[in-house]
Amino acid sequence: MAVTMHDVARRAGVSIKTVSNVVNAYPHIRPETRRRVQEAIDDLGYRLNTTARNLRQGRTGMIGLALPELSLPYFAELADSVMRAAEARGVVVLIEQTGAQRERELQALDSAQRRLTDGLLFSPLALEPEETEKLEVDYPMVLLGERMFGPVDHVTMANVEASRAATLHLIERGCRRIAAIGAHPGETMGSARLRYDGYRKALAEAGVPFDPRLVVEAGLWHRATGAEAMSTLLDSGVPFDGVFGMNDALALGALHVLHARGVSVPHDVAVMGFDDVDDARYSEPLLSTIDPGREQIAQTAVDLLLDRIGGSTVEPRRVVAEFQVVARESSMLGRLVPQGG
Amino acid sequence: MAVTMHDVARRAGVSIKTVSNVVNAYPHIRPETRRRVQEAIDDLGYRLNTTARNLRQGRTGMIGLALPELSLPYFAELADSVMRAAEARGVVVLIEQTGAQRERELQALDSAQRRLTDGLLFSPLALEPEETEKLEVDYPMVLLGERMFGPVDHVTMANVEASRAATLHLIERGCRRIAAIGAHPGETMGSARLRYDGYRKALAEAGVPFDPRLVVEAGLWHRATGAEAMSTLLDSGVPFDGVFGMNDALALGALHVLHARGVSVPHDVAVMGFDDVDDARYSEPLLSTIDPGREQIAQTAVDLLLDRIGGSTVEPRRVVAEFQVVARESSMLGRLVPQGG
DNA sequence: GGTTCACTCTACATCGTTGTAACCATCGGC
DNA sequence: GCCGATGGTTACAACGATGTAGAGTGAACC
Repeated sequence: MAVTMHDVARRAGVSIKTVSNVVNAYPHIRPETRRRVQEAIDDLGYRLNTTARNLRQGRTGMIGLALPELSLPYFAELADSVMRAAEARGVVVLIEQTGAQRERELQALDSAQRRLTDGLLFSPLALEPEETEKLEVDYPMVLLGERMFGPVDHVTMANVEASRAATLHLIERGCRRIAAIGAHPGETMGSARLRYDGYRKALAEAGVPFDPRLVVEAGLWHRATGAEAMSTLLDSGVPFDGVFGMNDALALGALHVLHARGVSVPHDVAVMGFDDVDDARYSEPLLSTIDPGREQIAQTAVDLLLDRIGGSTVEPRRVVAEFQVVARESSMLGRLVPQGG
Repeated sequence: MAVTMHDVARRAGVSIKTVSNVVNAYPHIRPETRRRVQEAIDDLGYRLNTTARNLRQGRTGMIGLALPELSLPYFAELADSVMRAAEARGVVVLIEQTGAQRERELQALDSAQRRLTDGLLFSPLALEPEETEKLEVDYPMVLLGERMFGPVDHVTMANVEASRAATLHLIERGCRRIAAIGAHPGETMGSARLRYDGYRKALAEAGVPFDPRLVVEAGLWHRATGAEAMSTLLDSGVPFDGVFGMNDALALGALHVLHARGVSVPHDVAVMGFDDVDDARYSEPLLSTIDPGREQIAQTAVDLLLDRIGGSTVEPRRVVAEFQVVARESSMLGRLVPQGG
């Protein structure tokens, strides 16, 4: 059926190991031999059988990437970055979706695919902090995008600092009543909590009073829920002059409703997002946001994981990516306007 | 290191093959034996080594999915659908990005990863029709989303019919000067050509005169190029009252510019997209579009591929998914308005 | 001229599974 | 009481590569 090293070896009149040596660029081979082997390889159209090599070497050359959903732009772009980083380092990425469901996140930690990969990049959304001991797995793993405890490598964005910066940016633009969209009440460790903390921190530092009525819940961080949250807020009649969407999708959804309801952005209300997804460059108006350092996160995570796969047993590392405030149109003004009753 | 069948066999006091039989649910095993083996498996925490099985069986249980870019929403959503379909059928998907570059599309056909998968779902964008013979590969393959020739299974959307329907929809809404955004002049087989053909067909059928000045080129089908194309069109001063974006990203980019330039949609200009990506549900106004049957495409493609992997050698099949016109806000009116000079 | 050494290559075992053939029991049928 | 069938299990050889040890060669060295 398929051409094996045996076939190549016979054709070139050498041993199978010599073929292996040629394929693996072993240096001590006579040029003449190398040429003959190479010729046989080309003639027969030989391709190395990766599965056999993997079995022999005890590695697969693949790493897993478990994330909530590819149809969420942030994760699609993260996957893109991770795949590029992995490719540059000679490994392949196997993507798994967890749907942001606790059950499926746990499954991902223990699925059959773990035996197919050398390690896992894991971006949990639904796991609770008290479950961190479940993260103590016996294979190389690096956590992405969250701050959770447990003796595991983490690469995370500066959630608190960055959302603090986002909020301060709105305050500098003159906002005094800033709504926060996307809260998860009761959460103690996830992005929602951390970004909320950053928001509170900024208000406190700037001496801007906190009004709990300006904090709007949104379970899933989609455009639809952002739109819904903004409708709720407008309907409540609570006045506001700034909006901090805990991610871009929420902010874009909110932008949509503000526009539909005739509220001018940024004239009446300034809006900030978080993530800097591609879409933020094409909204009306262009969305100001936080660039959390996605590329850096992807590259660092792959590096840390490969380091573990290579056998490193140093203490768990925590890397926080550098972020940037990206000021676009949606935050370039901002003035208090009472809304409704 | 890792627990193998040997360890389990020793512990249970049986042969290694019996362990294999238990693991593979071979029916003829004494209940008592099965119990002992199962116990040993549980005690030792044994997990089957997929690589070894793959080598032995000559299959990998993985299929490749080569697509342009995950950060293009249509493809992220397609990948999502394909992964779900694959999971339901017990196989794993290995995603590869080609960046829509001819060179990398050719590479994908012949990369090392081909040896890691049992077959390939291939969504080419850049390949030229005269290169179809390159698609005659010696492994199972199913083409996605395009109409290209060659003796290969295809699952495609009804590009011509659907864009004809999209254009007719605009005509029914009263549009008589419909711009088409996203053309690729000179292309003979790709989506751009087919959707353009559908557009022309609809005009001809409805007796609406064709004006070449209304056809705007756009190489990449991103929001940015859609926005650019719309700017060009507006600057040209050629009047129009409808826009057919050859995909949603182009249409959304166009929508953005129309809004920024003060053209009311759908009052002055009606807009249609193509793809029905998630974003079309959150634009301002909501984007009318074509649902090309993504789920059906994904499921059918996986089925056809698994059929080939299973050894089927029937004639190449062509499956065309069913599409639907999704009429939302952006096309609910439409009236001729001269633009500029 | 013998020893050493570097270079080039080969034979063989091995990675962890599964397919094949064959073995020993047991069983029913005649 | 012998026969064939079936059930339950095992030994062994694959799958296609790579690591190890070691066998030849020839040149360099004393």
